[in-house]
Amino acid sequence: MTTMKEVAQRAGVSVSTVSLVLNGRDSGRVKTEIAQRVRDTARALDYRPNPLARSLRTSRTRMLGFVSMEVATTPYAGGIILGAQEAASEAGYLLTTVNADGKVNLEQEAATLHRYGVDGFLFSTMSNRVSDIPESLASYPLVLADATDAHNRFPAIVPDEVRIGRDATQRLIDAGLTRIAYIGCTAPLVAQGLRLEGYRQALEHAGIPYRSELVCDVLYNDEALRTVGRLFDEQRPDGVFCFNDSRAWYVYECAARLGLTIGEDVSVVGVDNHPVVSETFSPQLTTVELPHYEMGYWAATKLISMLADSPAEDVRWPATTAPMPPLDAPTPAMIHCTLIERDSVRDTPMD
Amino acid sequence: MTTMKEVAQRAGVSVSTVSLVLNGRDSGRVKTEIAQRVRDTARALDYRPNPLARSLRTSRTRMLGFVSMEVATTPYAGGIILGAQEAASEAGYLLTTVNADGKVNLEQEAATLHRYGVDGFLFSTMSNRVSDIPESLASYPLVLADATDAHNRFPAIVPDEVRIGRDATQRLIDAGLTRIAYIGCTAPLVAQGLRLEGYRQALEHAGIPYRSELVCDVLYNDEALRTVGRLFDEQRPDGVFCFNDSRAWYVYECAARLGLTIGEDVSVVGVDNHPVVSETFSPQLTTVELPHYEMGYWAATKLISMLADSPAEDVRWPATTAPMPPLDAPTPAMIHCTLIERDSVRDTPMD
DNA sequence: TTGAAAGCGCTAACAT
DNA sequence: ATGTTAGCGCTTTCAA
Repeated sequence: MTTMKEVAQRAGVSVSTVSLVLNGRDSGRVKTEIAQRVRDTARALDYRPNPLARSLRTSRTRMLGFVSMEVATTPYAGGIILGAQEAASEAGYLLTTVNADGKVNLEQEAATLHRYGVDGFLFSTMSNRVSDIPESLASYPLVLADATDAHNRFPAIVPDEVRIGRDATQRLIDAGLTRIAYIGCTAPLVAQGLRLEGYRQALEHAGIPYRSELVCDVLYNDEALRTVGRLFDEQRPDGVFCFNDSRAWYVYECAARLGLTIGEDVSVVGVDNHPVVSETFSPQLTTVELPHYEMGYWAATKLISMLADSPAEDVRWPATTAPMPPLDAPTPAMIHCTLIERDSVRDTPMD
Repeated sequence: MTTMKEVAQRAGVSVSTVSLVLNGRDSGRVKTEIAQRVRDTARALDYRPNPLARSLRTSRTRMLGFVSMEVATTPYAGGIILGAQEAASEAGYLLTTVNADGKVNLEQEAATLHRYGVDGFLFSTMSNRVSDIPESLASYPLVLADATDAHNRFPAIVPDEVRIGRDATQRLIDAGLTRIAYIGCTAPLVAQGLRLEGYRQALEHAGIPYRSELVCDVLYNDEALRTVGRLFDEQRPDGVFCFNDSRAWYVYECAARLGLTIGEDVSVVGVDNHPVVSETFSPQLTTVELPHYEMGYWAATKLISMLADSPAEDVRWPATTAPMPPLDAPTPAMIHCTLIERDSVRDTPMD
């Protein structure tokens, strides 16, 4: 590991000059020629600053803490972490992830990260739950990823659920189907109501009347299977939009029992909440993926911009500037998430 | 943030004394009375050492790097990370995870962690693949989690696949079934052959002849479905051990088509490779979980013990000391993994 | 325009 | 048994 001192010696200048140059603070303070020589020798020696030493001095670590509540256990977490990871990496930040499986634990982990001097925190629940943000994080720069603050005190990146519901339904409409069912979820999730709203919007736009008989909310097990079975027997839908692929499975089971072929007799679109591997369902099930990666990416990007001395003004945060596109626009990639700024709270009540 | 200096002043001693005491190097060097006073004031002031400053001096950071190849995208990763996280946390280490989606990227990320001064690395692939360990990691203390080194140069924690296969099959045998099928995987995974071996062992022990007609390996999609369907039609198994729950799904589909009820007409045990949420399958499918958490936990524990000045000798590494239990022993929790030491290579050829 | 020097919080060799 | 001191590698006044 080459140090600054070595670079200085080799370049025949003092360490302070090297520091100045290598941090880009040399304009009008160091002769251009010398500055160049410093840069050259630094490159020649493959000099890399020691982040620890720098942090000790500046008390800024370029480390980010990713705190998740039980989220690491769940399949979804990976994508969020990965996205955050990538954004951090691009900006020269290091992401350290900790999982908290309880309030006490969270305080501890946060304290540890605090001692290591992280510059800010990302916080993530599972499936965008509304939750009280732990006090131990509240005093830091903080951005939520796939989580909603009950008091809306922090910026958050969440899936654009209405649009997800709209686009999923639109796919079935585009396939020429008319008896489109919605299998929702009885659990109190932010997504449930919003996806249903998207479903209604898409139907309305297509001139298909909304019929409550085609909609049901289920939880799991036999009861879920029976409910879906009844809907199938009575309504014979030709398309189904499922809250997630867990629900999609009940549809599969019912279809198999009735001798219906998925993709021919009935088409299914599910939101990829619990990633059943594509190798299993692949050709039959159309999946709308939740933008986990993107949420992580944008959340980290937002956090980093907050930490910067000069906040980036030219960033086009997802969906804050772009108006919702018209319903008949093509919906190819299906990756939507939204930045919720703290001040916008009154405009967007959440479920 | 209280510093050592403040503690020293308040206790009326010098910083070196404080350092000595607080690092437990005071036996026979500092008067017991003074040592106690130091400890008291430290507690009173809620003093926490600054890890950065310490690291700058000692060049040991108590940070671990968790490097995974594309693993963060996959559902399995979470558990491994979580386990590693917890072990690290318990030992006062910080885990920083990076995902590498390519060789170049890996070099970069490793270099970053290197500059931050991590003490060692954990490396994880997905589904215990045999792979060449990147050179950029090879020069560090390194432990593999759910990964196998082609040249067996590093300690690794991997699932005990034979036992997993044995136990899964045993469950079906215990349920009184005799026509037990194995739905394997054609992909070249370490697990495939070993789980099949476990299946054979369990059958043999129960006095049930192994019949190749009851065994098939499938990949995915229609062909997989057809193959499993044929096996069902021709053999009418009363129990099925599935390589993973992805394969289990084909069994479900076939059973539904034949009007068979899972759990009554045919029992299924699947290995939980791709965690389909339990809320979907819960009562019908018996799942053998892969010990992701445990692998992470033990891998980190192993790494930390390697880093310690005095390696822990009293640790009972999973399965290295314990002999494989007899086949008729109860198999409750089904959590098996193994530590492979570098030297044991010749004893345990893989695949 | 450059360099010397102080100091971030800690550890450890050396004095006392 | 305790204190003094010299750094770890870097940033940042302040002098020159």
